[in-house]
Amino acid sequence: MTDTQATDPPKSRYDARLADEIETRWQAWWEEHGTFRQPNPGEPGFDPSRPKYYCLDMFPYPSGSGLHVGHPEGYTATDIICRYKRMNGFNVLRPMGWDAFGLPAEQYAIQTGVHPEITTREAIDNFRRQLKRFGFSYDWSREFGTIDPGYYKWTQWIFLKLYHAWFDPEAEGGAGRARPIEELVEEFESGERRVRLNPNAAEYTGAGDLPDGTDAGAWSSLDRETRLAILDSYRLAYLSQQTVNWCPKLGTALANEEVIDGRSERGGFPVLRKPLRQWMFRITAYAERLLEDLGPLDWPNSTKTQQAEWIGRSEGAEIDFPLLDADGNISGESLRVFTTRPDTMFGATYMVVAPEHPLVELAQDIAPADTDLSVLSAYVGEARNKADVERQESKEKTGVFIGLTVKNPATGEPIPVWTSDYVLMGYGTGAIMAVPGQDQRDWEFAEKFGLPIVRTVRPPEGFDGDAYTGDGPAINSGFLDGLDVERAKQRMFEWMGDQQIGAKRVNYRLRDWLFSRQRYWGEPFPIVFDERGQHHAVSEDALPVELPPLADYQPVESDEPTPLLGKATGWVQTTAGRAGVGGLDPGAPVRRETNTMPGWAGSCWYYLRYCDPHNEDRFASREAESYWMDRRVGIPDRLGGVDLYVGGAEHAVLHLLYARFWHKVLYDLGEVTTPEPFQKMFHQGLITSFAYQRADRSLVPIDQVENRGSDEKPEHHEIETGERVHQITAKMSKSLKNVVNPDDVIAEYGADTFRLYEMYMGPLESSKPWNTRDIVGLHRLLQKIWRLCVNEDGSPRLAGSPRGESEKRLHRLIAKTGSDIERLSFNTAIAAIYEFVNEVSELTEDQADRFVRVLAPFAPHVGEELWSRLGPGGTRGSVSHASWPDHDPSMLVDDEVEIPVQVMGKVRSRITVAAGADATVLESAALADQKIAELIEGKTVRKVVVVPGKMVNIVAN
RNA sequence: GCCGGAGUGGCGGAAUUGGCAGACGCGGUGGAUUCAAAAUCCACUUCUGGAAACAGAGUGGGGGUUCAAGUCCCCCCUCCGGCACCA
Repeated sequence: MTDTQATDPPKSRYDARLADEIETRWQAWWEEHGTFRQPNPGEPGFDPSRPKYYCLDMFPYPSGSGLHVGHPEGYTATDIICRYKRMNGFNVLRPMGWDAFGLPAEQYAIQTGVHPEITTREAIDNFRRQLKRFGFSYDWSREFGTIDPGYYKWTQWIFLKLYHAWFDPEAEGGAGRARPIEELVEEFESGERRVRLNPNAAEYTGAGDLPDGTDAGAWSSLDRETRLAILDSYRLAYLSQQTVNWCPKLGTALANEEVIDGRSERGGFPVLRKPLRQWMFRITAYAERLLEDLGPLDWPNSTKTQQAEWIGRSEGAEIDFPLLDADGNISGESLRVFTTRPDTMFGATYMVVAPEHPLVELAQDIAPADTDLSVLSAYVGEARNKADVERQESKEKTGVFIGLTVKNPATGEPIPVWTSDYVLMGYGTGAIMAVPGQDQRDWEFAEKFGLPIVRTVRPPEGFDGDAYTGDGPAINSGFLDGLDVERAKQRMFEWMGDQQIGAKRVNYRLRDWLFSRQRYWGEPFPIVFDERGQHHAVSEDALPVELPPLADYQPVESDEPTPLLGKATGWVQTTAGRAGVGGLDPGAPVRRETNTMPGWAGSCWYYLRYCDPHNEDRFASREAESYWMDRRVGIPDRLGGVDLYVGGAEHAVLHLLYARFWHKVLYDLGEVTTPEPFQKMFHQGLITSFAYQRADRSLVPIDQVENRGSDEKPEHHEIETGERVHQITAKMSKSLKNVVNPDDVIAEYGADTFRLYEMYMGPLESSKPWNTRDIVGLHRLLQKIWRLCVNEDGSPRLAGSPRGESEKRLHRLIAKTGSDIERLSFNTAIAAIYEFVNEVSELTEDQADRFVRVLAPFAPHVGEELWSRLGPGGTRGSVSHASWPDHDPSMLVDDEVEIPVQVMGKVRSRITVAAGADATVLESAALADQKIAELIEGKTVRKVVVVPGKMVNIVAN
């Protein structure tokens, strides 16, 4: 250190050290003063006169590696909005919590031998520390984790709500609604409802015929087992033996939504299909409503489309094809198919059933004696054991004739029944009528196996493809000939009705949701089994069923599911009394359900718990829930409660669909006040990073690349080989060594700089590359702001009277940032702050006061510090509770404006006119302009287009 | 294959309703300040030609509508995301 530096007083400069000092000091102040604590209705300090704003972040999964730069992107955006809304007089609910059950913690525990509870709690502490260091204005008093027994008690409670409910499709004028299962029992008892298995339940595969009657005594005459079996077919949460996605590597079954291209979403391990007895949710009952209610939601279209496609509604017909016996006579049995093209029935030249279809089993018994069954059983066995990956690998059609024949009701001709894995058991009836003339898949199959092809729609002139799927007149179709596709369908529906062979039917691609996992780190089911294997619900007052500690959670990698909780024998084996199960003798031995709930369970309803997180009597008090989730009756088409939900697009179908489903059930049962959870959804874009690619597209870690060109014309080379590599943007990943740790950035620049940088990178919704070099620009902005408001000796730097245009510029800044925040356009709002700071030399106390209020949502720590330094003597609390400054619209318009004048669409000159100048004034001013006059001299002015306030265009030649 | 979204300077991006393309930032060049450097400040910075004034070109490519197109229409290319034998 030199002498001069030692004697000079320290200059007040905004740098990393000052940033750190300011930030940690204000964070402590906020915590101490409960600045962001938002009271609930009825609590002291609650102001009922203010409107509410519920802004939700997708809560993070607390991983051991800490916060990723992608997390604070969405959180900063919502923080700006929440701070802005508070300043605009809203009661703002801004909570944070932890999505803490799930596979990664358990996998990590297996590797390290440390209990997942310990590692998860540590990860949570680290996440909390990191999030607080960003200065996010969360109401931390509402924090919880999904692993807290006080939370998952209610997750289990909601499960029981679904277990004790059924879906009445006739309710609400046909829209359908969940109702308590006791009401179904009452209707069975009174004879009001026909006693039979749920006709919409596909899962029942039990043996023997169950009753189907309407007699008043039908229900009471049944034995207990039968009654329970019937009820189970109606429950929204039910146990079912069916073919599920089994992932041997993860040691658990997975939901359809968790399987991508035949591999597990997590880990990318192969998934097999396996018949297992699992807990399912009857989400299919809600298919129509889940689809219908997407409409009014303010969600990205891509997300709505993805959900709609996942639900996959299609309209068509179910048709029965009579099965023929060995002599070619109608046997009495029939094969039911689903088709969207009943108009093509005359072209159905064969049938195909899925390998799992019951008819395949039947065929082995009743097929004509000369049928070679060994080929059939070999094919079926192979298809069943194939992993989905293998099934999808080859699109080459395979199949076997199953030895049976049906009658095509349209042509009256016998046609063969085949089985092939291109027909899926899980969709429609698992059987199709094959119309090769109008369906490319059927065409390929027919070609391969030499089956007849009959076109029933005339293809257009010059058509040289295989199957023709477009519109056109019917041919070879008897009474349909000449009709276009739509009319032919209508005519066919009428005919099928007359013949009583089929009817209209809507089908969905959506399947019921497989909800049980064979892992340890999840919520236990509140279910026990008695000695006969019958399941019983744990009563509500015995909740939560706590996850037992386990010393050994090493999974058994096997082809058979072996739930880990099975190892907790002392917990599993209990009595009805100890488990809290009614309806059984308290001493009766029972066995607890050893499956656990999937990671999605906790995130299905966490937004509701935030409304009232410490409530021990209900998942949230009705008052708190209806206040925060209030749909604001009177606003048309508003269905959801959360005003803004921000999170990644990767949850478009999984979490967002599951949460909507639970919410709708709770709504039907009268537990919540809105039919949808999230009114407005927004996906922040992925933050990528630069990465380097060799000519063969392989990637090179970022630290093995050097720039041998200039900064302006960079030339990246791989250090080791000298090979020229190409800069691309890629996901941050450890292997590319291009991961950025937020802690490092905060240490170097401070949290305010970090926040501004991420918001300035580009539009919130776009994916953007992280570029460390750019961060300094935002740090400089804060330095400029500091210098604008603070002298080098640290005293406030204030002008006595407004300088130049500063007042006008301030009004514009207020208007621009306000509207930009409303439309989530933070990059342009920050650009406006830059412009203001670049243009303004000095502010008065009053102007600085308003400017700091505009700055505070973006850079809250600098905001607070300047607010306290520039304000009248003594502390005046937090800028977070100051009001957003007003602006005067008249200050936004200039007295004079510069208007471009074009000749033939090219700007040739500019004229300065009064702001309100009308078309005549503009036209004459433009024509009088010297440059313009020169350019049009000797030409004929054909037309002058004048847009007042914008431009003048002269058409002359 | 089908359904979304995108393509703008060396880089990130702006242009909100068809009306001045490139705001703002990064990087770069030159200058001021300094013993020197950092920091800061000022000027320039789409490309081509030109000392300059200025001229021409220009929003992935091709065509069109219009007085006027990054924006609207048609065709094509590339990239990203989703779905994928769903009858």
